Amino acid sequence: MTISLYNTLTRRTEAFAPLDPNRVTMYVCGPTVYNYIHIGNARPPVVFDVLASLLRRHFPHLVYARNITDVDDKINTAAAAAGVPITEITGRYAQAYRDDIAKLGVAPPDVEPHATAHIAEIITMIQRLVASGHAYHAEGHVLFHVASYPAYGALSGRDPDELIAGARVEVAPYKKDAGDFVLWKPSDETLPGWDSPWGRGRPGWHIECSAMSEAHLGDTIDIHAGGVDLTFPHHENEIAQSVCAHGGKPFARFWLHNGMLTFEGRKMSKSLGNVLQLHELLKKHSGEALRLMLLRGHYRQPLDWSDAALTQSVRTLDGWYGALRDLADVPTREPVVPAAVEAALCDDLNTPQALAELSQLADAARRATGGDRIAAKAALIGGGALLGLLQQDPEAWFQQGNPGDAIDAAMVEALLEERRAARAAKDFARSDAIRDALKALGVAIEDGAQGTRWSVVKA
RNA sequence: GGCCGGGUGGCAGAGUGGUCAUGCAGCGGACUGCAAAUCCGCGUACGCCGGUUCGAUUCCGACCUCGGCCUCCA
Repeated sequence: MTISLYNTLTRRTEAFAPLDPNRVTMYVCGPTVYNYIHIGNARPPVVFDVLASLLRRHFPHLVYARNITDVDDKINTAAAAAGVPITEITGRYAQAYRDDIAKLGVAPPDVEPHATAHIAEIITMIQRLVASGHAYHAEGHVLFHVASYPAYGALSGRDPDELIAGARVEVAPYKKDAGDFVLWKPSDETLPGWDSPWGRGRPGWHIECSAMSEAHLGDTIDIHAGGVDLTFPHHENEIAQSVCAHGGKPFARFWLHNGMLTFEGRKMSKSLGNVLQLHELLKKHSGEALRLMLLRGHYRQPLDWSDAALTQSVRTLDGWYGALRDLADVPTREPVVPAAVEAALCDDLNTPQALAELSQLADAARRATGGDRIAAKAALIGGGALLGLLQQDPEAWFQQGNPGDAIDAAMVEALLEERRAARAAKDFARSDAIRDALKALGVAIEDGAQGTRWSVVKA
């Protein structure tokens, strides 16, 4: 099955064929670790986690790199405000990032390069750019000369002349053209810095991705991905740096961009202050429901976050896990990935279609009888696996509630035993009173042929 | 202003030149002591105006409207 992907570079959906089928390379722009990420920042790791699993099924070897940006002026500001060393800030929030997205079912990338661990590579790349006339040194800064790269603007569809003229760009006196961007900037004693041919300083934002991509994946990579808001200037600048540093070799063959998360119709953004931190959401909601919420829309479309939609995600999982719970007596065979689910994902990562297929599989699983139940269960779990869903024990799903819910299972069982006795004695008033009491505690019950089962109702 | 991407049933959200998305919610029925869960059934959605076509939500054009980027941004 061919994987088709929409390539921002060509503005069309193309069949994906790697340069080297035995070593597929993918780079995703990771977080700047100066605070907890917001839920919008979690969209790329989740979406491209699905892509990574899909690619791993199709190719024997994927090298997936997702960086950590641990040198940045926002980090410096946060460290100064907290009165702690920079590394304390970056260490803390990098770990929080790993922990939090792991709860979303995101598998670690093959490589997680840190900018500060690649200063030598960054300096070397800048030296190459200076030597080849694509960058220049001025007042302690090294700047990329945009006019030296005629294809600048190709990714984002911008006219280089307008950017160079830069009517809306702040013009620093040391810039040759307003559109030139910084590769290296000087640091005073209060700021983190490294010795370089241009004095003690620190890298600009864009160069790290070019340097780390080169170091771990090579000069030309198959896929480069990130949020659509990075298309310009970040990715445009990465292309300029890498292509010019590599004698004109292409940088990334496929550029994938996820759409923005909105909150009440507006982009969720740290600068707008309308952010929902993933770390906070995870205190109230299961990571799996959050993951499903992020996959409910197509990755290139904007996705509006709302409590109502999140509740729908929980209900959907209730339905799927309900089907699996009814199959608890069936042996769990080696999961298989149903062709329909895979086909949906191969079509430019159409996760909504894949989720629709999952619903069909859940229906089929409920209706299956006899030996078909084994295959139906394997298909549902296998389809879920490709999306990073449905991998836990259904009983755990139903009984754990949301994080922070404290349900005493022993007490629930005791009440149910009492209700069982009341029902046996046809004391339905007592029986219903107990059911109401449990409901008030957030516990729903179902009387079935094999007795009564219960679940914690998730908000 | 330039460059992108949208507007689909109560809500969310795919997709397609001509019988079906799907989910959640709702309604009717079955089952149940009553519920719940489950099963069966139901609702004739594609921003507006033109054009092409035997036929357009789907293609083309205009318009209205919403959002993103334009050097902090996933």
